[in-house]
Amino acid sequence: MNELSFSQRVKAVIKSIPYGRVATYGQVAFLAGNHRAARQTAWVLHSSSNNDGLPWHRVVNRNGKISLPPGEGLEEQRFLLENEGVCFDDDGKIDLNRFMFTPII
DNA sequence: AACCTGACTTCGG
DNA sequence: TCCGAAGCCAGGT
Repeated sequence: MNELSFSQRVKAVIKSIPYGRVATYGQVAFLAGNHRAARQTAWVLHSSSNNDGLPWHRVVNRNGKISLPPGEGLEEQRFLLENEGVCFDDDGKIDLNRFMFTPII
């Protein structure tokens, strides 16, 4: 009972990403229970009609880069992350070793 | 009602 | 080491 759907769990995981930290799609999927459901994570973010308070800007791809195309939110996401103290290098990449969300397992 | 697609990642050869 | 295919869930057409 009260078995949350995968997407619901994914949302919960994203909500658990702390301020100033980022997580990859695969990581979110892993924390949600399926390390191969990265695509689902992307779907949740793109599909969630209302952001539902999800820190969507804290989710990036495994390269530490923003997957959104320019003009579709890339600038906005980058701005939000920089506002939280996340640094980008010349390639627009985030140093995952410093900013990746690493929950205590 | 069925098929296809998507802010991706991982596994196998 | 590099390349191709599979995997996951839900929504849209």
